[in-house]
Amino acid sequence: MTDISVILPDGSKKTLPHGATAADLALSISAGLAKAVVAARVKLGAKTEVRDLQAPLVDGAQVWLLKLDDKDAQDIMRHSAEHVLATAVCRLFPGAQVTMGPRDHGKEFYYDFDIGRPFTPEDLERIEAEMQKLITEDKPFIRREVPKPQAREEFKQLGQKYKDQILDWIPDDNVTIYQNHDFTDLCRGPHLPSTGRIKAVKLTGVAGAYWRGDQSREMLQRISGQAFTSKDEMTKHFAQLEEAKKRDHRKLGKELELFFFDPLAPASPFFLPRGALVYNKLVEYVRKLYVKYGYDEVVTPQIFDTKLFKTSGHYDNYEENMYFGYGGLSLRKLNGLIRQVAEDNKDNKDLFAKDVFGDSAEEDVEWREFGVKPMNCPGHCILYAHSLHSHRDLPMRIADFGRLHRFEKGGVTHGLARVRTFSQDDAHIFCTPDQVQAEIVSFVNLLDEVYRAFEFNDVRIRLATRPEKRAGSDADWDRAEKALEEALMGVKREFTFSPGEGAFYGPKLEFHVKDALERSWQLGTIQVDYVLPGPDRFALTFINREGAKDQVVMLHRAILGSLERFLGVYLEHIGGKFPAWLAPEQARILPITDEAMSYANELRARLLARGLRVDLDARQEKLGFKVREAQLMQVPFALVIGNKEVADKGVTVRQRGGKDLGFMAEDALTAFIVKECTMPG
RNA sequence: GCCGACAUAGCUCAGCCGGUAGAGCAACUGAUUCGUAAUCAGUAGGUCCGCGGUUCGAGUCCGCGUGUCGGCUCCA
Repeated sequence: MTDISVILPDGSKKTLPHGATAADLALSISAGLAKAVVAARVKLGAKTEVRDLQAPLVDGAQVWLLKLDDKDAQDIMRHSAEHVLATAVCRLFPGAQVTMGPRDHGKEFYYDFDIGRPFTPEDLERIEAEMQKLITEDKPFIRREVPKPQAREEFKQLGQKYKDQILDWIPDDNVTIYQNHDFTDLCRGPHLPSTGRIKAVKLTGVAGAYWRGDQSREMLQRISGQAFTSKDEMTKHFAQLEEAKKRDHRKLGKELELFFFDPLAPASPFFLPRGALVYNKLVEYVRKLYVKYGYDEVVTPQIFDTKLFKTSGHYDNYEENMYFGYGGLSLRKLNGLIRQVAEDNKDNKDLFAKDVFGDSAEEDVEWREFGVKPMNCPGHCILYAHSLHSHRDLPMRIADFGRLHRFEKGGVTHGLARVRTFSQDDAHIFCTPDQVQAEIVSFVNLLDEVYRAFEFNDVRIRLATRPEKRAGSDADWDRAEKALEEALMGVKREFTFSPGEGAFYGPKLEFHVKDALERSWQLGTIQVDYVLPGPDRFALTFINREGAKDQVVMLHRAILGSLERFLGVYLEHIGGKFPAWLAPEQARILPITDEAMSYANELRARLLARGLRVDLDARQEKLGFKVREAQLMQVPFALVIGNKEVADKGVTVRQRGGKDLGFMAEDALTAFIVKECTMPG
């Protein structure tokens, strides 16, 4: 047998006996390294992959030995933790069916099981304790490569029925199997050398999850958890999580008296005066942009004859998410009518062979069915069709803060982020096909400006392309997708593709931002639509240069998206500390004694006259108490007035967070605060 | 919509094996005139989410409903 030689990261070569593994390599360098290394990244030719330490090395390969500080190594650790989890579950629940964990690991690992019943929190504790035991036992992960039929037979012997299905999707003739303790699993690997390399694990939750993510299949039980390279890291992580929970917008909304929910209007926020103030300031900000970017605002109806939604396609495609009603017809009355019909027709056996209220009902004014709008677009199509449009008038950009209602299914709502009633900074741009590109570029610039103003630095852009089920010609789609892509390239923004995730009428750009708990939410969007204005829907046209009618193109777009969702995500982003221009209360005057009260009142009146939102804390409390409350409400400026300030006609300014800005005479103060509270843009 | 958990004073939460409900903060009243994150004392406050069941007796156990939370699915 000839020796092999591998290249180390520093470029040096190392010669090893044939068949040597990465573990051998590590050992040949130092015993300490061998102890710390958990996996190897191997590059051979153009191909780089992460492998087990026990995998034999190949001559000429470049090798990096990975310790747990490496991101790939941590991924492997999480993956191994999944196997330990499954081992524990199989031990504690004989007969448990194991399925699989995630394809790509985030910070968490999870594994889906079927034990014929849900796991209880007590089960979870027992499983975690068992995992701890398995880790302490420090047993190796052993890799085997076997032909597929043999693997099938093995899992059959083990009574694992899901593995059979998983084997069906694997195209290769050979598959790999990993074993640790008495647990065997089909797995592509790689794994840590042994279970003891996992330094700390914590199970974080149990929840239902569908087999293969398909609602029509079995409901499995998903156990999720996290693995750490040290106990310290784990402690730190959960401390951070606690911090993040403090920034939960639902909690902040309550504490800062911004909004609340009531069971009589499920998932529909009530905005209190402070919340409404912020909400309206956001609208005001967007309105200012509309002037700059050439939008006209319109106000359109809330409720439409459902004929509109039949034309737009919502009646067929969005019915489940809509609210419907009839003028003056309550459920109580309807029940009475049904009883009446049944009474009148008690001898008519064929009654229910047709609709109870007959075909004519739909045409009868008394029976007109209405739908509450879930989107503004159908209404805007009516508005566009209301008058004739010349190519000279395009693009026509119409904005609408109309309130939308969507009947979201129970279990999907989430604070302000997913509600049943909301309004968007929504607009539709009607333009000629030639104008699409420029409109998209302009919009992306607009978004850039806005997200920068709100200091969202981590906005992820996704380009959702044509879905399988779609309307419109391929040529239209080519053009629309290209327009979106080129616009992004033009403004040099990074983005990822979401293949097949576009709307049925057109591709879209989605702008996503993460909340405090790392959940991603879509805010802005722009969509290119050739369908709604098309001949089968609203047939919207403009008069071209030749005097003939051409079909117009419709762009759907929103900047902040739903104002409710934006406010929720933004609240978490800033931890409740609104910039002064948005703060519901910009300054609070804190008189120390009653003697300071009359000057405090005068000052407040003068600041209010300058359009500032200033309150006066006239309660008979100590200064420390008032400062504390102003701070808890995140008021940007506390203006302290004692006898000294009364005499000198000014205030001592305390900035939110505790910074002392010292004494300011009234004129200087007014100039300072007015400047601090100026809306951007 | 699916799986699980939870629902007690305005808020945050305790309430054991089923025996007639409690704290802190807030509110109210009074005293205190105070210099940068909580002054003191007193008073009042409850459909224990709703409906039904088991029981001599239910905040507590069971069923159904509603809402919320964590996931899944969905999100034109």
